[in-house]
Amino acid sequence: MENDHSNASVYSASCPSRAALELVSSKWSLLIVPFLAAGPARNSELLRRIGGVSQKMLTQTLRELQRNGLVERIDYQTVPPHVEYRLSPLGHSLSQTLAVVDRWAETHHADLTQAQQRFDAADGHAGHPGGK
Amino acid sequence: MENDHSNASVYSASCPSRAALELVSSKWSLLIVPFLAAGPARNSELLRRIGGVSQKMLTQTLRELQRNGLVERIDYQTVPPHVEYRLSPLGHSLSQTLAVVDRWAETHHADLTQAQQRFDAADGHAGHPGGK
DNA sequence: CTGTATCCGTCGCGATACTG
DNA sequence: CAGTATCGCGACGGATACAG
Repeated sequence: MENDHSNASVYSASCPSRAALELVSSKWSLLIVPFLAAGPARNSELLRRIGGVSQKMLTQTLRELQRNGLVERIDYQTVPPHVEYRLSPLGHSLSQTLAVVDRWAETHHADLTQAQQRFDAADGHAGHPGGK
Repeated sequence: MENDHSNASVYSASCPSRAALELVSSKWSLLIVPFLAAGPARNSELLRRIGGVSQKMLTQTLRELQRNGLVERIDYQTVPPHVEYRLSPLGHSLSQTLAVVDRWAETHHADLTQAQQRFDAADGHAGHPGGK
């Protein structure tokens, strides 16, 4: 049965796991989900702590995460408004995975930068010369 | 010193680790790098095995990975051409991390789909009704 | 404070054609 | 086989203004 995705593979373009992968690995999910692992947070706090995110992208990403059952939105129905976002159990399992990716980037970014410099220096005629 | 990134944080938009994170978590890197963990592969094989990738994106991603020291390109200088791509040691360390993300997606994609259906059903007036 | 709506430029990326 | 070059559209996402 071609619709049995019990043996899902991200290498198949049509497999639903591919869509899941893209949601989960989107630029802001990669930061928001691990951040929420430390505890619930409000919109304004996320806006401040997730460097570079715009209100639009923050809301858009949170909505998508909520829609997929990774984040829960708690509205305290007060005025002024007070809304909190927190990870669901599924979200927590994901955050552990994504946090590893974040830490890999933080640990090895210097290696990448070094490699870039060597690569760009090796052929000054082609590719992306860092400088103008 | 504000240029000391020894305590790198992806949460800072200006930290180099952010750029590293985005390279490493790009749509095709997430598939190519773990795929290469199984062994070196040729251009045509990657094109066949990585579902949905175009020649353009494949080359572009491989170049960027090579530039950052994650992938090595071996040209056998034969005719017809024979080129292999393989992971560097740094690339291998990354592949282990990314493979976990891939497997998370494969394992939990059904949960996400279920959550979507519940979410979309819960408010038929707003949001993204799946069907047109 | 927590969003939503609209405008609009950038560029990611597929399609296609050509090369060694 | 393994790419490169070019065109063109569609979306991604920032800026701004408005709302409960």
